[in-house]
Amino acid sequence: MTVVAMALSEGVPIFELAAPCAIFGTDRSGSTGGGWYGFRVCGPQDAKVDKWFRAATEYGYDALAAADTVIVPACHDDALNPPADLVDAVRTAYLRGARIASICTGAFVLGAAGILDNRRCTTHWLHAAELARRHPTAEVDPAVLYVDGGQVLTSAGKAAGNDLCLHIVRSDYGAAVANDVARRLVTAPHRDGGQAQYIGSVETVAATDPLGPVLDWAIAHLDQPITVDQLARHAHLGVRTLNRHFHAKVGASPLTWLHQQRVRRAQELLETTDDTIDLIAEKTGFGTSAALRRHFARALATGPDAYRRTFRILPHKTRSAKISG
DNA sequence: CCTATTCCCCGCCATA
DNA sequence: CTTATGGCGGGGAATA
Repeated sequence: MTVVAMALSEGVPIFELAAPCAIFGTDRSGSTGGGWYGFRVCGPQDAKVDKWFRAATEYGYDALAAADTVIVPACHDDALNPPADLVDAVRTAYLRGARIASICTGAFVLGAAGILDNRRCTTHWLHAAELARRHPTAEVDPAVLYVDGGQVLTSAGKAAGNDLCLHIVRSDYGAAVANDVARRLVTAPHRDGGQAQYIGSVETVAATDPLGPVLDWAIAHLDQPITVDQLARHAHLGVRTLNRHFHAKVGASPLTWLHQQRVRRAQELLETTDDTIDLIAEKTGFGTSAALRRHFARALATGPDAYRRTFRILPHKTRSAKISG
């Protein structure tokens, strides 16, 4: 079992603690067919969390140093100088070969541990300049959600930690499991559009996605019938290889993914227009209302009509009508 | 709901 | 040798 350890420190902001706890700390071995992380919160006894709580941690920084993966959330805001014992523990873990991931200003801990030198990385945009000033050889990119540098991963402010944690799950257990986790958390599996808004390690960048443009193309032509052969041609790949890329990156087969996109668009149209079901079937590329109803019901366990009744966003003029319930 | 036909998918294996 | 590719075929899903 691989151990994921999250660092607490005095005054750590509470927001960033949530994603690692929810993602690594909830057992998903049911989805993976066996394995999951052992999650440990490591820090000083009775550390203050934000301004309102105190944490009784079970593990100290020695456990952090011994972990396979170390998550370092932000340190207390004014003190961009993290505690020395935390820095030491992170450095020890790094030298042992552990994977190190920071959220927000947690990057300053990695910096102090000397592991951002000559490395592409990111942090909260407000503090990017300061990080770059302290570590002149670090290449700080304030414009991305996260940077995957292999052994060392850094993410931007707050919510980007969520993306980073899901990214880690994706690399460890595959896209399907990561999607499943995201779905249970009711977050988007990856941020809008399916294109990667992160910087991968050098090897990853070179080898990554022949797929991105194809996804964009498909979404732009959703209203037309799309075959798997067409997708393959647009990707300059064989059908068999396209299948594999879909499973690796999206976690589903091409047709399944297409259906998901079409259902999603149908939801939008049901919410925001008064189009008939037949028209929506056309606009979403299902072609017939029968096909739309079938896939809609399978995905959402409701029919389009019922969905519209509860989620239609009424234009202002008819807002005064009775509210059904 | 049932049937016929087409399309998709994934393990297997040869190939680069 | 390792890794990515893609053709093939049977069984399953989608569509008409």
